[in-house]
Amino acid sequence: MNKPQHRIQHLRDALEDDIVNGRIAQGERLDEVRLSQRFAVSRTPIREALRQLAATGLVETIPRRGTFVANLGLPEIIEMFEVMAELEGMCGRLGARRIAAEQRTRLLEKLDTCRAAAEAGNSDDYYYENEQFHGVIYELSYNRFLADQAQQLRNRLKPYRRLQLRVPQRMRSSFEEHKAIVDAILGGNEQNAELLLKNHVLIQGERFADLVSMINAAPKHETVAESATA
Amino acid sequence: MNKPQHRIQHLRDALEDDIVNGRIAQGERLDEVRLSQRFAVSRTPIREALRQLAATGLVETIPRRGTFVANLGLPEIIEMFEVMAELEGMCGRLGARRIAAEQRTRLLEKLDTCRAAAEAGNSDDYYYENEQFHGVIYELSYNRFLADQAQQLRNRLKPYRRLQLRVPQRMRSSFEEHKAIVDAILGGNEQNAELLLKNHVLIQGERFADLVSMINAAPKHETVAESATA
DNA sequence: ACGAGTATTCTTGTATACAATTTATAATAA
DNA sequence: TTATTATAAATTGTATACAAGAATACTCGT
Repeated sequence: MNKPQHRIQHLRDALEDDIVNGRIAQGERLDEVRLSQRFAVSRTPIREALRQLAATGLVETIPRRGTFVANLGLPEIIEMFEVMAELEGMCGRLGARRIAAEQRTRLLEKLDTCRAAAEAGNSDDYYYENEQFHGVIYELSYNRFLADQAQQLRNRLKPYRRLQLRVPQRMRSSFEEHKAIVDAILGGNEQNAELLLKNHVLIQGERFADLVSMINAAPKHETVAESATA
Repeated sequence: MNKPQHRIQHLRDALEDDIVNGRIAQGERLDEVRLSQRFAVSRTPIREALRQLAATGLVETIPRRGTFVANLGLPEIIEMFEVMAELEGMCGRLGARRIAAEQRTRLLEKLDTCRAAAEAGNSDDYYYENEQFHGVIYELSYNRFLADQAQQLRNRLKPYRRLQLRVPQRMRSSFEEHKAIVDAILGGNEQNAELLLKNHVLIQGERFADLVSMINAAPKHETVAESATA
């Protein structure tokens, strides 16, 4: 019944989902025995999953004390947006140079689905389509390693990006930016594609800073593990 | 006697060192029981260390078959250098803008030690000082996340960078590039700093051919696990 | 009543035992 | 001899047992 060895992957995904969607609060400790009971497995695979999450930075393991959901401060988040902007900009630049014919139509299709979601005004739908759109951008770089890195970081920033689309105007302006980005890429304008994408992401970082108050309002556990990066 | 909990870290470092320095060939399988005997620990901490290495991409774990030293093909290596160049360029750009007074002297000091090693013609020394130099560059970004990412990727590329410096001329030209980079950063010239660093890292021109020949010359194990990125 | 020091409990880290699957080996048939 | 299948060996994944350290509760003293 159980897939060959996807169990750990499954555990990892489940926990990641819990964290990203806020079901497990920031700073909260992930108890190994409780998790092992919840998933009906022993501690061993739980530990493996936790280590994998720690490797991505989503949780933090303190020796002999446990693993905690990463509790990022505003500076760290800004830093990550800064890097995210660079990576996406790079994808756009490479995409503008390298995009192949069949990908052009795909990009336009994705833009259309974004438009539909934006016009419908459904923030959840737009969020999903937005993810897809950016995923396509990553692929356009034709650099799988870059695409993976970008996707990983994007995932890591999910919780903070999600807050933003709740701001009414953001969805509309986000889509407008998408249009300009697609134009630049299809037009082969590397510099514009890079710049537009950078700003597209950086804006999110800046907006996020404005929304810090919401983070403070969001459920926050006792700040046990305060950002201690190696 | 054993440090609090640095054992896994120690294992990780030891294995990483073995891999990076080629004592364990590419594609070779890392046998858990043999390693546990070698380090006189049980399989459990060995497995943890291997998982951590897998997270960095230095090794690859195939379910139910074992973990193998990552066997990167030329395309993957090129891709990674492309990203490395972007990150380093970003560090340089930010550094040129943000560098503080006390860091200026530190940067110059590092440049001097590089000069010494280059003039002595000692490739191993230069390799070490070169690492230090780039580490300082990363710090100049004043973006810890970026610095960490850059360092991690740099580490990942170590084996291939090491090959490059074996090319006699490379050490000399590398140092010349360092000089220009430092000038740009200290002069606050963001664009130059970025561009120079990018080119410094990027594999292009003759260095591409050099890398190819070096890779072909390197010892390579039975190609069991051929680059399968998730 | 409050604090320091100690004992208890709980949790993580490691070792070992077992199960499941893959790889290697051997034997048989074409 | 070679291919195929069955059997055996070896290796990974998981569970459990045990050890060491940390957190908590408790006792005793002031």
